[in-house]
Amino acid sequence: MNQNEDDTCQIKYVNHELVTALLKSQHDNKIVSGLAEIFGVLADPTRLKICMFLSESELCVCDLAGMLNISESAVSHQLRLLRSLRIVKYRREGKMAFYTLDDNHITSLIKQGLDHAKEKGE
Amino acid sequence: MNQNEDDTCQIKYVNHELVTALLKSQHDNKIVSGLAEIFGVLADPTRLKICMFLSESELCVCDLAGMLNISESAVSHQLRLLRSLRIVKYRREGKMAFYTLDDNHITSLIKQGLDHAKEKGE
DNA sequence: CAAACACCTGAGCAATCGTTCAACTATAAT
DNA sequence: ATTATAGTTGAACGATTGCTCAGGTGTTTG
Repeated sequence: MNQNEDDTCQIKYVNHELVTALLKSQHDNKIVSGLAEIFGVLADPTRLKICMFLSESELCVCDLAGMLNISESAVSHQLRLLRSLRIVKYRREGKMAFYTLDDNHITSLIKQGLDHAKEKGE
Repeated sequence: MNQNEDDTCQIKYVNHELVTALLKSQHDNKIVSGLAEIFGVLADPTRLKICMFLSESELCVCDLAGMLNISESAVSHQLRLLRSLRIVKYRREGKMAFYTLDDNHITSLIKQGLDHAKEKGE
């Protein structure tokens, strides 16, 4: 017979005390979502490279497009996303827009991630 | 007249020296891809929560499914992915499989990310 | 053995993502 | 004013993602 909603696992929790403790000490869902969003920004190679380049120097859309070998449109789309998340900011100079990182956290996250990526062959 | 392949930006690079220097000091593409992959793992709330829970304690599939309120199948699929990237490992005990983190790097990445996510209202 | 159980897996589907294309804005130069 | 240029934007597309569903392992219990 089935006491639970599912027909898969019969036991409510294998270690009830542990599980409830973990659930209680769990972070707020908004924080977890925000964290996932930050990681999501860095999960795309194009955006990651943009952030890595911008962490080194201020750059215009044109140069980023050339460096990444994709269209300016694609770069602009990604920059808009990064802008909306306050990860980059920009400065207008005539026709051109020069972008920089607006969030130093990103740089340190990338640095820490790099250490791990390097030591893993994968 | 156009010297480049594209018809978008006419100048090859606004700051040629800077750009070539950045391109030269750029990390190997494999490393960047690997890094993006790591961030991608943590970009999904379900996987992120799994990693956060497993960084606290060893847990079986059944409990994870209950804690996350999704099917065991969904958990199993995600665990397979995490297994293939050597982020989690598991221990069989009878019918049950107990999972733990296989990569401490993940824990420190999450910790660092959390500090940033918390201080940002977003 | 057969039934129950914890977990795994492949197929399929809706939703999301990253890019290109074409059209648009805004600034600069002739 | 006309033209060119740097950048932005919306639509559309192909690809990927995360889930459910149904069926399949392998282990344990009766």
